[in-house]
Amino acid sequence: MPRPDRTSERREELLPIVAEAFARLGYRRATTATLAARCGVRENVLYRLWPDKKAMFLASMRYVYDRAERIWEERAAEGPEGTTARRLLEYESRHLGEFGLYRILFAGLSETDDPEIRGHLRDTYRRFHRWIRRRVEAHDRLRGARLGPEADLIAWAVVGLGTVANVGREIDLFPARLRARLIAEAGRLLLEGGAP
Amino acid sequence: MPRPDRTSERREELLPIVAEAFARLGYRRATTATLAARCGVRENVLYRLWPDKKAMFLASMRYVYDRAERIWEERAAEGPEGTTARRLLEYESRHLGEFGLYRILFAGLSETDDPEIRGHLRDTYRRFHRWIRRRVEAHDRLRGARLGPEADLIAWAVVGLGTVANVGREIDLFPARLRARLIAEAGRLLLEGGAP
DNA sequence: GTATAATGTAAGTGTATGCTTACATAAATA
DNA sequence: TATTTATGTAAGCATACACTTACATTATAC
Repeated sequence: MPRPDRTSERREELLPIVAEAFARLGYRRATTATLAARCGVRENVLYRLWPDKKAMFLASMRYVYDRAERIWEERAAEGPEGTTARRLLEYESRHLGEFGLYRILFAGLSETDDPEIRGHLRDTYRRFHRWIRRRVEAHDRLRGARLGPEADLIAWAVVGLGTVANVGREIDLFPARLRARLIAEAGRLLLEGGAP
Repeated sequence: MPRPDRTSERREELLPIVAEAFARLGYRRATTATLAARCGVRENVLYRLWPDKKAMFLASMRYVYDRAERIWEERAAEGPEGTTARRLLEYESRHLGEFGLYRILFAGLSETDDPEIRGHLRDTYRRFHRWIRRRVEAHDRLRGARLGPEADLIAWAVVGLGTVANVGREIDLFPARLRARLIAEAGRLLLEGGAP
């Protein structure tokens, strides 16, 4: 007799908007009032979908990472496996940070005192790292043995490269052109290792 | 007839404590109440030394960076110039983040909507980069021409390396041992470029 | 000693914000 | 149509926090 429960559909509708707000404003500045306003609803509507603001943020983090990974997977599938790492560097050098992943991660990094946020952040970074490492390993397999540090370390260094590139974009550290070269050239150096 | 003005001395006394609080707690969690409590004074005492909380934060950022650079300079002076870059990587791999530099920078990254904080952040990162670039160039001079990307890009990649290493420390991404190897080995790879 | 300004103490103020409550309305089934 | 529950609206609450005000106390120069 009652109306059907559309809670989960509603969550899926609003999550992209909420995530966008967190990415753009950071955790603190994205107040529940602004989140609701951007969604075109009242605050209590959000509170019917998630228990509290933190849950909204954690859901946003997962959503943004999943979306980014999905895009990378699509790009990866567009060519032969061994060249994936190089093609992705190329792609990122042009579309860096479009999906708000780093912005959300940065926002989370200011809330590391909260064990739950901290934990989710750790999980996300680990997934990120694992994904990159797999590409580096595939690259190595094609190229033969690696001379420099193993794929694990290289993958972390690539994460660092992406991070500094995004920090740079965030605070206008360097022009877009240099940012693209940074990812492409330094990334290639890391990938190719000590080989000539 | 009045008492002598000890304002600037007092600032120098309290700034390290304030900076430590910002580094440890981040911008938002470091409330003016806790800042004052840690300094062993009342809030209005701090407000007599700085116009507002933001000024306290910016002063802290400058203080922490200056201190970190001073330490690096000391370490750099301890050996021949050409080996500085390598020795500093070695040093950082062991003492990473001890001075709270990255923590303050992360805290600032969540406040990038404020143009003043943003500007100071940019300045600090640029000083950081310039300092590293000089070491990379000195290293290159000793070693002969560079085969890979130029020193400018390499220096940014090294900043990224330090960043990811500090993120890792912040949220327990990997054990200290791997962190040290990350800095030492990936750093070395970046420094040596495509050379064998 | 006394005038003067710096320093310390204590309490308060206005506002922002996470979250809740009370109530009206809408839609679906029986 | 009647009943039941989801959905929307509006207002409010409690707290935290940046910042201020009022006043007592101290140390210095004369």
